[in-house]
Amino acid sequence: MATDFEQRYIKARKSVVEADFMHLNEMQRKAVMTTQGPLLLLAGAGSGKTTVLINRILNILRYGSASDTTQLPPNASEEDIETMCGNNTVAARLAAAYEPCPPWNILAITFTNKAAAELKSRLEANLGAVANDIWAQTFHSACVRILRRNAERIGFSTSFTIYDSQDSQSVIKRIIKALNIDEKNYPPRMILSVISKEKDKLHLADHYLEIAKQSGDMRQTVIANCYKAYEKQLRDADAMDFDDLILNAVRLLQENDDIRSYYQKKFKYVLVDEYQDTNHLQYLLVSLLSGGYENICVVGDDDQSIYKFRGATIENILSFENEYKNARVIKLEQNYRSTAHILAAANAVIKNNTERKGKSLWTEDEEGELPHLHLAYNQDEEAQYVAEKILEGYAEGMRWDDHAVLYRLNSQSNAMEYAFKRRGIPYKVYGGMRFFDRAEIKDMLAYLNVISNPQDDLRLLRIINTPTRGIGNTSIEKLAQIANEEGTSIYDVINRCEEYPQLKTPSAHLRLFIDMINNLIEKSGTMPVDELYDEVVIRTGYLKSLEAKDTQENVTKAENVKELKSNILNYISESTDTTLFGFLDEISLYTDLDNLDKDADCVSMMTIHSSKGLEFPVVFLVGAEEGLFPSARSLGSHEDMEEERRLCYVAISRAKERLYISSAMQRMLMGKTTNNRISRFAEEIPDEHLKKDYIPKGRSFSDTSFDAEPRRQQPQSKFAPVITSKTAAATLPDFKTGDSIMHKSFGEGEITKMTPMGGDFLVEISFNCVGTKRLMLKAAARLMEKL
DNA sequence: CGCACCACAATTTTT
DNA sequence: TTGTGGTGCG
Repeated sequence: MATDFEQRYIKARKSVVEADFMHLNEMQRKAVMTTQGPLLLLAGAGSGKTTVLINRILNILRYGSASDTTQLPPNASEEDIETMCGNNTVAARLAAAYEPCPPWNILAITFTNKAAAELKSRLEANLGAVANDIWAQTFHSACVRILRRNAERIGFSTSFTIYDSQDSQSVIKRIIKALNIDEKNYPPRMILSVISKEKDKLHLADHYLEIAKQSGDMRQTVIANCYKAYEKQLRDADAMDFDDLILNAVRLLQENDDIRSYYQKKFKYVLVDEYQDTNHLQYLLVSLLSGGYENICVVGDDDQSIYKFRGATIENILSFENEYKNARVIKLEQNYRSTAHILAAANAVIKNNTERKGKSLWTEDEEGELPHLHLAYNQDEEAQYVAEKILEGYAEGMRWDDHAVLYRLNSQSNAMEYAFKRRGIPYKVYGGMRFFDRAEIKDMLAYLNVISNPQDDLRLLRIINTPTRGIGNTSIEKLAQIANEEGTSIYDVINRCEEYPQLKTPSAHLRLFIDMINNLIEKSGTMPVDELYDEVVIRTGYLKSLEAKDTQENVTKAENVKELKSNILNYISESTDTTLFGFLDEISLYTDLDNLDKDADCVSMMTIHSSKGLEFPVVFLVGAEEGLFPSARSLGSHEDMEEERRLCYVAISRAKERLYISSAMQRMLMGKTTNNRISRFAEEIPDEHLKKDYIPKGRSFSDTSFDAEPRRQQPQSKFAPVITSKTAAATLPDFKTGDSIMHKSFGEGEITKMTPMGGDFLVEISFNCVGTKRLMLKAAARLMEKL
């Protein structure tokens, strides 16, 4: 039973902390001040989740457990209470702090580099250099950091190599060939996915092989043998794939009491972002790392769990309260992103799911515009509709990058791109080939990897004959065979190639190659990474071979090779660890999704999946059709359907001001034309929150099955017909450079420049009041007249 | 060894 | 419809 003094002390202390977080709403503040023990934070879309995470960390750093404990300092006095209630805020804060936490005892885990970088930079903005001591990292980079110290305990060197998914795939393909397995029945992708699932269950290859044998299932046994070979090859190469990073970190912690207790003592506070995306292994990792103090805060939104297919289990979030009996739960439901109508639409859709914690977003924001539903005849008309709306928005003064087009399948971008190109709308498609996936970049990184770890057969094989240096397939097969028989690496065999009579023919070429590699290895000991890279580019003859043929493709490749240099320089300037190891670590966990945002003013096009976490003033959700979204594969399964619905919820909740949903009655997919009904998700939005934009004559929304019409017959649309280059020229409004004009929104101005662009003109108008604006002529003309 | 041609498959994706 | 990967020829 707390004494009166204790109660007053605790209350006074709490209000000191509280005063620091008055800029937050009540629930956010509650989350920030709940620092002790397990906490499940259900944070809806746009509810200020990252802000809460940051402020929670600030609270922990400044005040320790002050806002959430009944413990008093041993020397607590009446004077302290006076100080805390007094006007001297500095003194009050000092008195309130109770075991403030050093930054290096805090671990904040995210999924993506981007999220980690955002966390870091916002913490740095608040704290300065101190922020660098907080472990704000991705799951994978945190594991690498732990493994780099301790990998020897589980049979790897501390300088192990990291394989990306492409590397894993190459390894599996080689194994399929070596084991003489039929690739048709056992696609590499499938095998890798089984291996990944087994790793998620903490099953190593031997364990799985046993399970497979006992089940008597031939297929499983075949896959298990692949797993076994895969595991061996990676171990021989001193390599870990992405799953291994987590798996091995978990095993390391489970099997070594000293290491586990070191980290459990170290991490007094653990925070996990996007908890709904975690898999079983990640759950284990988090519970191991936080196992000391159990001050674990997980943040997530069960309604935004959309990665089941890659192992995420919503179970982690749903059963958090069972795992931690004393867990507290706080919901953040106030939304600061979208207008009321858009939120209502999102809520209306998601409430049809049964497997959820139950949350309902609300806003103090105004109603805003009604979301629109447009029914198009086919994907081209749909694209045209989207383009029109974007041009309207642009003419109103919005930027291109205020707009985003979201779709279920990457292949849907084609029709959009075509329409955008034709109208000169600048756009960027996300999710295509990435910089670090390009062959030339992979080649250069393979060289660096071999220099850093010559035992890495996979990377060595990648570059042994790239550029061609007279080491053909036959020689490579022989090398691999010898290495396999002797249980050594290919690098070792080449080093002693003169000893083998069967390598007599290529031995001169092999010697030249291995001397070059050895020379580079030697240099890597003393040379800074950037200079070493220059050496690699020259000495390997890679750049020379690109310059030998003057094609556009090769010019681009050469540019990319040079671009990688600027990445290295950038790394050196930002990092303390400027060794080759350090750089390779960073790069192997890096995707260039991170620098998307700072790109030029462009409309964004991406899948709904990749839009998670982003927001745009105007969102187009295209392809809202049964069979496409929800996808045909989800139709049979309740569980999958709910995941699709969550996906829809994610899409809708990206929109801040305007939401356009569209549906094509006829769509070409994979070369076949299909007729689809409007997506059930669109139907789930009640009429008071959805403006049905366009209903073709004689057809209702509920009956959209209709006889396919030839697409040349244009529907009686209120929108412009498909614009071919000819009609475009004919219908161009009559404006020219030098014209004085009056614009509805921007007032008077003069046209200073006109640039033809995809059947339209980009006009530059110098307005008297609002400065110079660049508009697309056709869209702007409606709001303009000549003076 | 490099290129051309044909067969074939084809959610969603971070690290 | 599109992209990729494997095969066969010059």
